[in-house]
This record gives sequence, C-alpha cells and structure tokens, in this order.
Amino acid sequence: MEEIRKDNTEEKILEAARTVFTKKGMDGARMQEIADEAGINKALLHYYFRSKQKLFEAIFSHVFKQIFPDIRSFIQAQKPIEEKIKIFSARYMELLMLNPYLPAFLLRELQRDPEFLASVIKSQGVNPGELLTMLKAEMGSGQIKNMDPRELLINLLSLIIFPVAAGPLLQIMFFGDDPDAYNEFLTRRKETIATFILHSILVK
Amino acid sequence: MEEIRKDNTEEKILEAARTVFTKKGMDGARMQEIADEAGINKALLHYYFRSKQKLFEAIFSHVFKQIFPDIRSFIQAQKPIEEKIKIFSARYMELLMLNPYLPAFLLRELQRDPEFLASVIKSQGVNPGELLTMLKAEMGSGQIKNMDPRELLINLLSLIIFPVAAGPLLQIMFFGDDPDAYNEFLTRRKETIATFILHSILVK
DNA sequence: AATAAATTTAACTATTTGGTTAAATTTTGA
DNA sequence: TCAAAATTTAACCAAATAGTTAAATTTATT
Repeated sequence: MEEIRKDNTEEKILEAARTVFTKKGMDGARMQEIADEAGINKALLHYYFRSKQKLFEAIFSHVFKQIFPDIRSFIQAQKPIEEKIKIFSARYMELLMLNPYLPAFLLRELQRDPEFLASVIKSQGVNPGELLTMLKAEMGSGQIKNMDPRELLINLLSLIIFPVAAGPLLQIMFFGDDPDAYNEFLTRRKETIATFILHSILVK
Repeated sequence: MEEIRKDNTEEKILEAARTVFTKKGMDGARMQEIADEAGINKALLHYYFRSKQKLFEAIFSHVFKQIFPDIRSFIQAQKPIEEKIKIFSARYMELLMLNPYLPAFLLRELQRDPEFLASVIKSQGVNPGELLTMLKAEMGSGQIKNMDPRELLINLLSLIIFPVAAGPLLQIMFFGDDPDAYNEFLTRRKETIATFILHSILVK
C-alpha cells in the first residue's frame, strides 16, 4: 500500500530533519543536508513538505511534545513526594540523555521566535497548573517547606535541563573533555538531583 | 587623533555586533543588520573586520569573558560559605539580568561548534579548579555536606543560568506572559537560589 | 593649505540556498 | 496489464548574502 511506503518516507524525512534541525537550528540547517540525511533528493523533500518553514514547524511541535511530555504519565498521584520527585527527575534525565540536542535547540529557537513558541504552547495545551497544584498541596499538608511552587518546579527543571543543554561546555571544563566521564556524571544525576532537592525542601 | 575616533567606531561595531549576534546567532545574523545597528555602512564594517567569522570570534570571546568573569572578583576568601554562595548567586544573577541574551547565545553556539569553544576556553584560561578546591575545603572542614564539588557548582550554575536562558518560555508558561512578573521572579531569585542551596548542603 | 585617514556611495561579483519544473523511471495497487 | 503514485534526474530560477572595489567625500592632522 502507498500508505506504508509514504509513512516510511515521511518518517525518514522527519527523522532526518530532526537530526539536522536540532543540531544546527533553523538558520543553520540546509534542505540539501536534510535530503541527504534522509537518503532522498531535494525534489522529493519538497514534494512531501512544501517549504523549510513547514518542515521546521512540524519538527518543532514534535520536539516540543517530547520535551514537555504528558507529566501524568510518569507521576503517580498516590506516591509520596519523595517518590514523585525521584521518578520525575530520573525519567526526565533519561529522556534528555537520549536526546541531548533537544534542550539547546529549544532554547535557541524560542529566543529566535518567541511568538511562534507562544502559539505552539497554546495549540499544544501545555499547562503546568496541575503540577503546581500538586506541589502546593504537598506544602499545605506540611510534607515540604512552604514556597512559591513555581520556584520549586523551575529549580527542578533547571537542575535537570541545564547540565544537558550545556553539555559540551561542562564536558570540557569539568570532565577533561572525556565524554564517558561526563555521561557517568549525568547518569549519577538521575539520583543526585532528587537527593539535592529533597534535602532542601523536606520538612524534617 | 585617529585613535580615539577609531576606537569609537570599533566600539560601535562591537556593540552592534554583540546585539545582533547574541539575539540571532552566527547563522541568523546579517552583516547588513550589524552595519545598520552600528549606524555605518557595510563597506566600513568590512574595513574594520575582514569577515563575519572574524567579527563573530571577537564577539564570542568577549561574551565568553563576560559570562565567565573573574570569579575571584566577587568571592572573598575569608567570608563564610553562606556569604560566598549568597554573593556569588546575587552577582551572577545581576550580570545575567543585564545581559539576558547571553546564556542562550552561548549554549546555541557551543553546540554548533564545540571545537571553537574548546579553543576559546584554552586561550581564555577558564579554570574552575580554584572554585572546586574551595568547595572541597569547606566540605573537609565540615561546614557543608560531602559531595562531588563539581556537582555542587553545576547545581549552582544551573539554578542561576537556566531561568534566564529559558526566559521566554518561563514567562509564557508560569507568568502569564507578563515581563514584569517574570522579572520580579528573577529579582527574588537573587536571594532564593542561595537559600535553596544552603538548605540542601549546610550541615546543621 | 596640504596630506592622510576615515567614511560613504553605489555598483558589482560570486556563492549559497530555497524552491521549481518537467521529463524519465520505478514502484505499487487494481 | 494498466494507471496512478512515488521517486529520480538534472537543469533551472530568484533571492539573499558575504565580500569587493573604486571613486567621491568628509574629517582630522600637520
């Protein structure tokens, strides 16, 4: 059936575009390079996606969904706050370690075109309200210290995302330019982030 | 004297280039736009800086020095660790709030060309060794909990840099797209970052 | 005033790049 | 086998852009 074939080619293109776009950004990416990476020619690339912009938007939305996944999928409401934070940071770190280019790509593009970002956020229905409410509840029940829940969540995201986004820099400055040493560090972080945060916020 | 005049124009160019490059990145920046921003024409721009690459390298090094300033200048060795961390995060936050485009610019470009980054780091003699040694000493004397000092320093940098780098995103997602609310948040952070960290690492 | 340097003007080159086109070929489903 | 869809080939166009050039003009130095 054409559909399978079409899906395959479309998949190949999207995968290739993701690779090139996340590494080089919208401005640095070349349609020819995406075609090469997908193992097709430029004519076919435009046959599937009319323009670079269209292709970019498809990639951006996709990547955005990836990096703001459905939080409910990895937070179980009934678990204690310790578990929630441990699981959240471990899962998120794993996600980023599999896609190390995503954070810096997102940060770069959202600076280039904040309006587009806003439209994606709206259309995607990203809403941290639920998470914030949950944190607020934990504070109300005295499990963790009282503070602006946004601050706590942003701290958590900072500790998870920044070390991946700044990977090349940290690797050189702190790990003797050794990718293995850096990756071991990231792996350890899956646990140490939660520890670090919990030490700070748990009411003892 | 020509020197003063030359300096003025060169300064104007560097300032303009900094503005355009940090906002749009190497790939997105246009020489014409830099010339316009500097209030000169393209011919003169090339008269001062032979190529876009040369100009970019000048900017990158400059920006890099800014964002990795001489740490000794704002950490006094004799103060207790609480003070050191408070002052460090407050000063660093102030620096970034005055230059909000720097973090995302750095992250973007270091991903585009890690080799160039490495050469800049070497030539600039950036070396966190001193800071790490200081932290290790504080741990040895029982002031703060024992941990990998790199982890502590990276946590500190994460909490400071990420919320600025992800500014446009956070502003939309957490602050109702209100720049004032977001900026107040950043201002509060000058203190809350230190509090958050100290709660986590101080030996009570 | 004379000279040299800084700056502008404006046209131009060469290259890159996104995108198109049309014809040929291959693949696929009916 | 036939028709439609997918893919390739190869040439092409138009726009953007980095960089150049040379002459004219302005500004500063002596």
